[in-house]
Amino acid sequence: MSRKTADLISAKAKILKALGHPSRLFIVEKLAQGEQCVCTLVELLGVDFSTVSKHLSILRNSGIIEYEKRGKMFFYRLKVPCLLKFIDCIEAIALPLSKE
Amino acid sequence: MSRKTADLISAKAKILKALGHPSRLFIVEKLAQGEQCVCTLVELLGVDFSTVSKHLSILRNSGIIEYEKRGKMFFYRLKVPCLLKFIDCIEAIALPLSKE
DNA sequence: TGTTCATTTGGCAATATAGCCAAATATATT
DNA sequence: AATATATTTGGCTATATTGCCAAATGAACA
Repeated sequence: MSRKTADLISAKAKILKALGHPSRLFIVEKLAQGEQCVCTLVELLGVDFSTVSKHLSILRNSGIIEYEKRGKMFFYRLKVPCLLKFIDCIEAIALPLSKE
Repeated sequence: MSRKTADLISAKAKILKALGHPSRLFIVEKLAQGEQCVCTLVELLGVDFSTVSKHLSILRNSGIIEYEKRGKMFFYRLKVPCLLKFIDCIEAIALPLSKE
């Protein structure tokens, strides 16, 4: 495997890893409905502000989301619309498993 | 968030997490080309047999792959064809990032 | 300019993960 | 039945991740 191929695999794995946490996946699905401020996500997830902030930083770092500041608040949004399609595929796999 | 919704999110995250490791993603992409025996994967990855075996167990456990024994060897294959499509999406995100 | 508010960063303890070696398993073949 | 072969499992250490608290940042607004 060439260096280049290995780098690409790692980059892809990094994105999938970023999505592979319940809170982060929840955030991504929420953002799929439209942009959200950090404070809303904190409320929905019921965890500490700092925890959400770190999850957002992991998602940002993997290139999936971006944000914009307006007034005092930070609005996050999905950067990659094709994510939505594939999450349906994952759901088709996960749905039967989650019922066991 | 209802219990049911939370379970589904967790199940999906588990799948994504399983894919979120370079060796496991490599395995999945290799299997997308057709079934492979464990020994081939060991050789391609260049890590210990036991390590590959554990990666396979994680992938099996997340419902993505299955295997069949023929002769002395175990042949693994993808259980979920729709995975392929979405990996292209991930690649579209990852490609520019991996060049930085 | 000083204060306030939304968010991020640093630091910590608990827990999870990765990968190696050695030992166990299971089944094909002799 | 014994042996060989392919794979899995157990156990270990090193490293990474998670989530909280407290402190820092930085911009908006009084």
